Amino acid sequence: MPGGSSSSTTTTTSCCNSSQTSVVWFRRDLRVEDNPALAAGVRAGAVVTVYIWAPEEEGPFYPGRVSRWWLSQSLHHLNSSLRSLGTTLITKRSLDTASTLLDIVHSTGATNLFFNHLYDPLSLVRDHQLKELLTAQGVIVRSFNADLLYEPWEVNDENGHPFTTFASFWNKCLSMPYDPATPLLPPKRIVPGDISRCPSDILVFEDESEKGSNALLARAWSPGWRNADKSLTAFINGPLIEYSVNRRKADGASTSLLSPHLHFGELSVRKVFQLVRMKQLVLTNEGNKAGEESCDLFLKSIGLREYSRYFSFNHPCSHEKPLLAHLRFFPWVIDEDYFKAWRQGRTGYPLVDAGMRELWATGWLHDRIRVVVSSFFVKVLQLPWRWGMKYFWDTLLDADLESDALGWQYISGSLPDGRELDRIDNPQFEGYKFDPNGEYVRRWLPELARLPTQWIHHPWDAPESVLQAAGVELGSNYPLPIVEMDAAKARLQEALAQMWQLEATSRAALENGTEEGLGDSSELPLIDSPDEAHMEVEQEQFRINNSPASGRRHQDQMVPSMTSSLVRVEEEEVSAGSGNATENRAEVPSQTDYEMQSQRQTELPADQGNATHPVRANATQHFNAARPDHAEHSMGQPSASWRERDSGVVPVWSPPATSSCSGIFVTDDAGTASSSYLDRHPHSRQLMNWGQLSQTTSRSWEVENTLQPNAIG
DNA sequence: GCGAAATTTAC
DNA sequence: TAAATTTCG
Repeated sequence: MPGGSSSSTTTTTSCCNSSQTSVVWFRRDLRVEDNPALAAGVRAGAVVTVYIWAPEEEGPFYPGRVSRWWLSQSLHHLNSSLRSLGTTLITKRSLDTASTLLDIVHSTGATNLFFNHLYDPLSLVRDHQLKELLTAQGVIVRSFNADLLYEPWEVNDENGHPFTTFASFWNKCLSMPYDPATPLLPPKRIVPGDISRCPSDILVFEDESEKGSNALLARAWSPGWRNADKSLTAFINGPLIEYSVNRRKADGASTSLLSPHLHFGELSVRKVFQLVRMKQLVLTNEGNKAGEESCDLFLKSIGLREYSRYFSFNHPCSHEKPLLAHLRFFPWVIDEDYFKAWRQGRTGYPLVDAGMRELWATGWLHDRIRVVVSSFFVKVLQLPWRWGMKYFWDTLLDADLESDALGWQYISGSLPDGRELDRIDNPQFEGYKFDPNGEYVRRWLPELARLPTQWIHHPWDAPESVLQAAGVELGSNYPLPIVEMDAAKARLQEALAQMWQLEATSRAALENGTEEGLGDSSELPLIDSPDEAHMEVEQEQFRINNSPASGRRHQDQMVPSMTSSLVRVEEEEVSAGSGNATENRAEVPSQTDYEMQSQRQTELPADQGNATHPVRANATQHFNAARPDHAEHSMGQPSASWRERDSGVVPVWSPPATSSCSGIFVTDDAGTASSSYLDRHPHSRQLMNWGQLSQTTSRSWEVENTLQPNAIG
């Protein structure tokens, strides 16, 4: 092996002298294969690999039990890989990632910090600030794309604007003029840096009460990048070929089950993409039409993941705010009993209940069933979608902020190409679609196991004799429907009418000039279709953003914020000569530098900034404008989390200091607009006034659900 | 080969 | 739900 390693160092011509030590900071890129940050560290000389556990920085998105279990396993796995390559993963418990990194850099004598990009709202902000800070301290900071086929800023329409619908986005990805970067091989050997003065902390990811449940997870899942790789190969050689036929079945057998691996970056999407494409070529040559189509469909689901990052990057508050402005006026039903019934799988709709019980028992749900249960949550129960999103976050093994935000916005009618707001799905019909023989329901709802298929998805219609024979006593051992579908439809219509009315009132208030310096609102297009409504969001924010100098509006919009990270990239490109394509791609988005932005806008010529910087003005604009403007934000809960009141558990969304949308955005305009609106419509406070609800940790799910039959194994 | 009916599928 | 596509007579 020494021969191999020396050749790998000599073939890689490097700008950097080989005595340098680099800190490689692992996050959600827990693999040694196709890991550009690690590769850069190896190329530069000695490497210190580090993982920092700072969950407090995640604000309300402290990882749930199953997620933490996966993480701990995956880190263990990564560490053994790194050990076999010659180094050890340093683990640190931290309350402040930036200062911990700085400590590590100092105690190891490192000169470089390398890491891979993340695109969730919290990381965008944190990484940017951290980069500024460490750079100011003289550390050379570089970051890379390890998570996506293309960086969000690479994919634009013919006018250079980001896409706002998935199909157009994905078509563009598939027809880019250049291919995604070729996956990098794992390093053959890692020269360890000096870590003698940089001890690891022991990271604790589970407490005693969680150990039992976690032990069950290990029976079904094998975290870690090598296992991920095996799963990928197994999938490509097996279920992938039948994917187009089987993907609609409610049980997971036909899906790839790769999402947790992908979430933690154990698997490179670029490798997935490459291998699937190669398989597709083979299938095409064999004339296997269905197999070829299967590959397209599977890649499309990879595309959705890709799109979720794109969406998060361009709309960084998507985890907190509906993209379409009118959704803010939807009168959500604040009902903790509904919420509890949904969580426990006791809604009286078998498909929904089966899904919720599977989710609880295994941390897993088929994509279709996720749509069913979340659609039921939003349209039938009319609970606030962010409650559901938070519950998914706490319970899904592959909980992923970007994907979940996209999914819930899609379900709640918040996307231009999402489901229509007024469309209500009937779980009974969907049951026969996704689980035609009722096997899925019977597996997760043993109390209905003996019910004939004819009635399995609508037991309330079954004759008494049938129910008796099946041992089902509705309202006793299985609930009656929590809401009748007809009632749900009627209530949804009412709610929508109310929403549009409130929206119109609010608009009128805005147009009456209660806001100073908002410019001419007559320029705004009216909201009719979702598409136009979507445009309205952007227009309005744009308008608010640039209100002080409306004459320079267009120019401002096109000017990105200039940051030192950009300057560094350019310098490096010059000094590095012809580096590889991956490295020369744009750096982490720097539009997160909100406070400085207005100053910088005035300092920087528009065309220059636009030409050199990947960040789209659109993103900047959303970062700036999508600031808190609701009652929930003014309720002043210092840290958003879960609160407990009486027996119910309900999420609270007043953002904590670390929240991307509260700490960073300058407060003015938008907030005033809606508080004045709320003054005039006090009853509408109930829309989002979740500050009244009480708080607890997500562990309360564990308590409440211990009563359920545990169906795993 | 044509129009009607059935089926599919949304991110 | 509704548009698009496929199947059927």
